Amino acid sequence: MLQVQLPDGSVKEYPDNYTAIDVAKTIGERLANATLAAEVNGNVVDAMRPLEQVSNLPAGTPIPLKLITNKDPRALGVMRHSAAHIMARAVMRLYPGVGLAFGPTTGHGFYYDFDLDTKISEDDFPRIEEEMKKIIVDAEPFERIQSTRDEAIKLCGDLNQKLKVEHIQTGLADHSSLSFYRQGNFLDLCRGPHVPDAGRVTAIKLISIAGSYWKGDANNKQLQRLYGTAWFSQKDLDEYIQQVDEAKKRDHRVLGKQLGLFTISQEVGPGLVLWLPKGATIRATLEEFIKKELLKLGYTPVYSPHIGRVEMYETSGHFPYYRDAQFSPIFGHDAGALVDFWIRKLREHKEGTAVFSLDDENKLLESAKVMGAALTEYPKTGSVDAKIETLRVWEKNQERYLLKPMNCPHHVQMYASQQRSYRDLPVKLAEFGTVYRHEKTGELNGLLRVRGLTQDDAHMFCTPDQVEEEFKATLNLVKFVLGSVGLDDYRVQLSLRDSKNKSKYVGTDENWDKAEATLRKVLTEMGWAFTTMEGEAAFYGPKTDFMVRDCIGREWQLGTVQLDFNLPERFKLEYIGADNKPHRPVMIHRAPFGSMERFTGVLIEHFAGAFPLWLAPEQVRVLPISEKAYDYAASVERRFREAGFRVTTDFTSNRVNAKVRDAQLALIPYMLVVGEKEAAADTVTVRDRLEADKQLNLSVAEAIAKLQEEAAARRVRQVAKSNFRSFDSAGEEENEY
RNA sequence: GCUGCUGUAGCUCAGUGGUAGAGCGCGUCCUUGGUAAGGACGAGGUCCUGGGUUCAAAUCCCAGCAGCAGCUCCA
Repeated sequence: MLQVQLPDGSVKEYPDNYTAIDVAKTIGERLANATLAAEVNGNVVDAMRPLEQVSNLPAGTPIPLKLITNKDPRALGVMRHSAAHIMARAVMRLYPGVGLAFGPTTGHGFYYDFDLDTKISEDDFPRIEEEMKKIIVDAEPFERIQSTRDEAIKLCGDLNQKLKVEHIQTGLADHSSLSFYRQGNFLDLCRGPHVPDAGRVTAIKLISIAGSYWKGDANNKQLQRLYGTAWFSQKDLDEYIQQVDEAKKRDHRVLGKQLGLFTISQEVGPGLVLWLPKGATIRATLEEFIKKELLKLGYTPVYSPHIGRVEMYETSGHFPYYRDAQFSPIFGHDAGALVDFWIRKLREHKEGTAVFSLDDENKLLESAKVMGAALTEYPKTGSVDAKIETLRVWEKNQERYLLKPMNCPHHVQMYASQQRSYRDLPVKLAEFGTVYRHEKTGELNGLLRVRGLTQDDAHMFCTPDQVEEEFKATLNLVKFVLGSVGLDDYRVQLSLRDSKNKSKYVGTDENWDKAEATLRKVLTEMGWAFTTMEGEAAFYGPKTDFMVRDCIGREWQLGTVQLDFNLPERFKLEYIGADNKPHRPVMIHRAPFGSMERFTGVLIEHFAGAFPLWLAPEQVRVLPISEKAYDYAASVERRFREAGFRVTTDFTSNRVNAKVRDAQLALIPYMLVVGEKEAAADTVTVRDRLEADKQLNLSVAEAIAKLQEEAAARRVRQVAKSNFRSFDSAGEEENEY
């Protein structure tokens, strides 16, 4: 007999081969029908497998069991995973030769990656959905099959599933036993769990098709990823679709256009933001705000140019590490680009990654001559190294500039411009530094991913003793800055080096270990919740990143605080210590907003365009009732402007109803309605955008005082909550198998 | 960069192998009104760019550019 402990604590006995469903049946048929999975000893498992098998407890121990019905959010994940199998089965029925890759669930649904020559398009969705519905109607059970590695490889090989075979041999190399799930004649390598049968999957919809790479590596084969979503009822599904539509309305690109905040012109170039007056006002207000905070914290403002010599970025490492993502260097000599290309070819030739023939070499020599670079020293018969060296010498005598991709090297030069004593440290150099990066076309996204961006950047040069304290103070600054705009749904991430691929980073293991340990210590001491991500560090050091989500749930990095032992080393920075000897400072790179572009973009979505009074580009609009009140309206506008407000007056010939509507839709925090009554008493009727029914008749002076108080306090009275945003990645599965 | 989709008026979008459409916005006039749209008239378009097919292309095909979604990347 089997002993089972139910959630109420009671222990009951059942026959040995009983499943969770069987147990449910003893309680009631309806419960059994609603049971989709089971929680056994804390793990979510199949409800249709014998409890003995799914519990890893010693025989004779009572098995703790909780039935998971469709009321339990975890059931949604299990069901979506089953839906992914059903979709894969449907696709295999419709298309011959489908290779299966991964098919996990996501926070909003599921996807499956297919290796398939025929291109699936959205027009095919109805067919696939039809096929899925047939499978659901047939309601065949999901059945788990356990196998050894060798059996699994043979089974996948027999099914001609090459990717699965490869995955078992590589990614699952340490699994001695593997599980499959069979659903009718469809068999897939899968760790489960699944719902008892296909009929339990109720409301499904295919969402989109897109490319993906096998195992997430762009060098690998490109697959077709089919996204879908599944819910327990058509009503839930409809609600979800509606939420997505709602969420899209607050997209910063949509609102940015609607509210006239910014524009991106093809003529100027993709990813290059044109801040229109209203957007620029928001940005300027944010900049002013943080400038004041920085002064309080002992930062000093600096300015640096938009370009710098390539050699400097070679020293820092930015140029070699990110060349692909940078705008091409600016060469002072016509032959500069040619010699640059030449050196790269020679290097590739040396590494054996490209062929560089004698003929090519002669052509380049000729071309260089035509361009005015004689290169008489070029050792045509010399070694590759000698050739590279000769070209490098020539290159270094020319001017080569880089559009700056980062501010750090400039600030480093400022630090190095004078001798520093330990008494001077920390030195905190702050600048709204505009940098340029040639992001790949597919990555650009409104204000969130651009090619020209302004960081609210600063670099702190500390003694090793100061690092922890300064790091903590900076983290608190970021928290304060985010809090002042009501942003509280962010995630703190400790971004570490990829321990398996250290070639992506500069510096010694010792420095890295020290830096990573410091960050971990600081975060732990502060008592903040944080997640750790390997491989997310900057090439020069680990960092603490503040991650937020956009209107459709994508995560973006905003603020960042980074610890760096390496650039001071590479630039040989020093300060004179109390021992009268030179020491190496430590750098902290930090940007609380991250970039003004991305921060503003996130902020637009955060407020759904309805900015609090202190940030609103148009804070107040005066609405004269009729022409008779025009003169008075003008005087009210003038007095508000003189009091420091961004104010306009609606002099259109519309009726006041229309003026109110326009102002309301323009998301202006306060309207001041003025007519003959107000003019006679020198008052205004204040209409609050958020509380239109609570209107106040105040004297102009009172109204100014009231609004000044609200703006000065930087009060955030409303943050546009999004249902959609509450979805998180908690329901997502790893691509384990 | 890769895969797929999209590109028509200032905006949102309909549309057809045969002379270009709506709503909103904009302009003018009438209306001078008390809290989410007063009325009339009017202007406005290289239908993304370049090729091709065709008697005829904004429509079909190809290439490019740009945007969107996903992947990859992100100092």
